[in-house]
Amino acid sequence: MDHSVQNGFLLSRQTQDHQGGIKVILWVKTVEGPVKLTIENELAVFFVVNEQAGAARQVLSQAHLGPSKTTELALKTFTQQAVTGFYFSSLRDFYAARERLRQAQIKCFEDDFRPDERFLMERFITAGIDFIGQQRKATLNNVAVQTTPAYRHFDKVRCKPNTSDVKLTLLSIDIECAMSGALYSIAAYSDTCAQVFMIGQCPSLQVAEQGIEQVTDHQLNITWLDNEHSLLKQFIDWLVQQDPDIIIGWNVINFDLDLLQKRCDLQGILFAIGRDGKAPHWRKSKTSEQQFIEIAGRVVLDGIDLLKNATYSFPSFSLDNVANSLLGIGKKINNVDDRVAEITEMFNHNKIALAAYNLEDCRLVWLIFEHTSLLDFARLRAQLTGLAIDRMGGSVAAFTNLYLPKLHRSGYVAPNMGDGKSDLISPGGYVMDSIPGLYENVLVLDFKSLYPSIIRTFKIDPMGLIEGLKTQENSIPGFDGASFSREKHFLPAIIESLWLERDKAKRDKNAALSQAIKIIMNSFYGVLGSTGCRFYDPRLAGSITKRSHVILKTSKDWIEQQGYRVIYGDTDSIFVHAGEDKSQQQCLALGKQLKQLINTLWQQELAEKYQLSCQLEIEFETHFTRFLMPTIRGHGFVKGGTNLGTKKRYAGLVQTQDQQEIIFKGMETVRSDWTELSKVFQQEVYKRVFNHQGVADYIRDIVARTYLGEFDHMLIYRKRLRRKLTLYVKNIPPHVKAARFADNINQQQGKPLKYQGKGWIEYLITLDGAQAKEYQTSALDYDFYVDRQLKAVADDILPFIGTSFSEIVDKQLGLF
DNA sequence: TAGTTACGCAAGTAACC
DNA sequence: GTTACTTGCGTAA
Repeated sequence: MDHSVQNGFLLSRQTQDHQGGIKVILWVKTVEGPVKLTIENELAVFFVVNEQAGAARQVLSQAHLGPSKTTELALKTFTQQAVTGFYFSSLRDFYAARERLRQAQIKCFEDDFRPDERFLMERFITAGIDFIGQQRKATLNNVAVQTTPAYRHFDKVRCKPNTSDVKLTLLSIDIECAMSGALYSIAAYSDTCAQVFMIGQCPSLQVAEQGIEQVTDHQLNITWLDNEHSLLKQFIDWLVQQDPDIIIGWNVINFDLDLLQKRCDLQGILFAIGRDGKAPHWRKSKTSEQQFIEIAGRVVLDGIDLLKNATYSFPSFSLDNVANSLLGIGKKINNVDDRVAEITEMFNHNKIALAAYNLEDCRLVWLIFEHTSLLDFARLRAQLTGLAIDRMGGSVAAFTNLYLPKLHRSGYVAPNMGDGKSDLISPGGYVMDSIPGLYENVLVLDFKSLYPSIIRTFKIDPMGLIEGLKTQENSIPGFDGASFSREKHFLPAIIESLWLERDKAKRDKNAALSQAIKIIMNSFYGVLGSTGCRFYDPRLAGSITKRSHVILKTSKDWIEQQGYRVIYGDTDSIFVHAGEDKSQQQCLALGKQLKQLINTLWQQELAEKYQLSCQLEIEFETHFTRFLMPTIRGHGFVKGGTNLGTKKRYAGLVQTQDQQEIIFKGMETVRSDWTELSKVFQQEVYKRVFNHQGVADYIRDIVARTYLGEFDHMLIYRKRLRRKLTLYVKNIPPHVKAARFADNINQQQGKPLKYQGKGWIEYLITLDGAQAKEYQTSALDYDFYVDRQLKAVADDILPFIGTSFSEIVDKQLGLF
């Protein structure tokens, strides 16, 4: 028996039915290597209100699904009904019983937690874990390889939460294959290896060395195999030897691993990459093509999913584009369109080049992970929320993990989905009508994490709402009849601890941690307003957003009472016009002064009105030395008229020492569906206007050169096809026309169809309408581009300096 | 293997002249 | 040819 406490990081969790009962299996990485932990004789449980418990027992006994025990508990529902726990010693019975009771219209509470989830959650175990247990005799993989790395296996395990900074080992993989799916090569890259498995013969030494030279910073090893069968076997053996904790890649689950599994099936090979020597377990999403993979003792992290999860956004998530944006490195292949053809060409004629290309993709993924601290982000997110490290999304699950065990300790079981039903709809953020204009000195003040700060200040909380309505005398008023307990709540404290950790992370310059915390804090409001959450109640979401409306409007009034004009505000921000003839110093001083004023007034207001300690905090964020609030397009600026300003679209100039930067929000420059020409043009025109320079010559020059065809490469539209091509029926927008046109040609030419599923299309506007970039036959419609891409952009700002696009360009035409 | 609402704009479509 | 309304997309927060 080994009774010393060991520490590790949770890689995966699982529940299995077994003869003796339910087993919870945890794979953990420790400093001494991978460990499998088995917890035996767990029970699956749900709850039924006592009034229905007898009926439930009867229904189940008739169906021979008798629970192994039922116990009346000191827990009650949100409707104050006491409940009985129904415990089952097999998952099968648990699910069957749940279904049977559903048919009998007996309501079960918390019947959607697996024992592994409940086991961890109730112990507050998220990712770092301390455990003791009884070690089984040394176990080897079932795979018939002598040197296969061992893992330790513990029974009779007990565990508790702790943090863990044990190192997790990564391996980046990528495959190359023919159109048919037949494999050409598999590459893998890490901090210690650069390996390619290639089907074929090793070319002459000189050629090989030449190729390798340009490949990588570490020693590339190419292993040559005769055929796909030996390629797969070699790769599997090698991977098991490497024994990585985490496999990373680009679309690696739904492409690389999926194809490897299929090729293994085809070749009659067991895809034995698990630490237990077994093949992965695959699950399919009910709603999409998405697949999920479970590999015993290992985790797969996809770079695309993880970046999206960390709120990175790119116009395209192709590896090429992301590597370029983040690292400034492109891929080695030239023609992205004929990727498959070029890969096949390399496979047939230059395998060294293919190996280099294959490995480079692995390396780019590796570098992206490094550059963005993606692994740190994933680890921290797991540690903070209890979500599995490879689980993407899951805001509702994260909230539930944090909230439910606390709720139980206060004597409540959680409501079911749909219980918070109400006809109320809760609004979102408040967006002010803007006052259009070309300004000097606009100050932006914004509330730091407004929604979380409202939750903290006004004690917005699911249980707090129940308790607050029970005894309303001293509770805090919300909206729509909501009332919140002053003492009984969890969410404010959960947010406070995250908030403090975030402040610390910022001080430590730990961007990954700070980002992980911010995402979690901000998701709480969304979760409470989502019908997909068991704690959903529109009074909760509404008490946050409607409070935010009051806060924003009141703050605006206070600023205006100081004699300053508020020209705009959105959700948590206020744009103040400081005045045209102000120095930088005067503006900074005013920003600071207003910030202090607002913060003080809110502290006073909340103390007096509600006896609450104010957690709201406004910050002075930006001083725009020049600022444009445009009018709504088509409602052009008229001097002296009642002009409607836009919302969510503006631009401003920030001057820092001797540098200046123009910030665009919502405008063409930051929209992926506008042409490159319109963006370059917008930025230059705005720069000139903001710097009081002339624009007429520049505009005429650009227009003239557009007609001359100098900018043809900058006239490409890029847009997402958000649905399947056949599902556009109500109207046919240009990008759909271009896609259909292109696929018609593909069909005629016997080429594979490119646009039937969801995806991206690049197209141009020609004299014959929209045409896909690769099948553009007609001449470009320059009139269209000048009118829709240049004129539209210019006329957002030119009226404010007393001119217009037509006025400038028509003069030029007049010359001819 | 379920975070939210608010908003602007281009272009299509239908109904009108 | 014009207008009113809808659809689709991408964005702000």
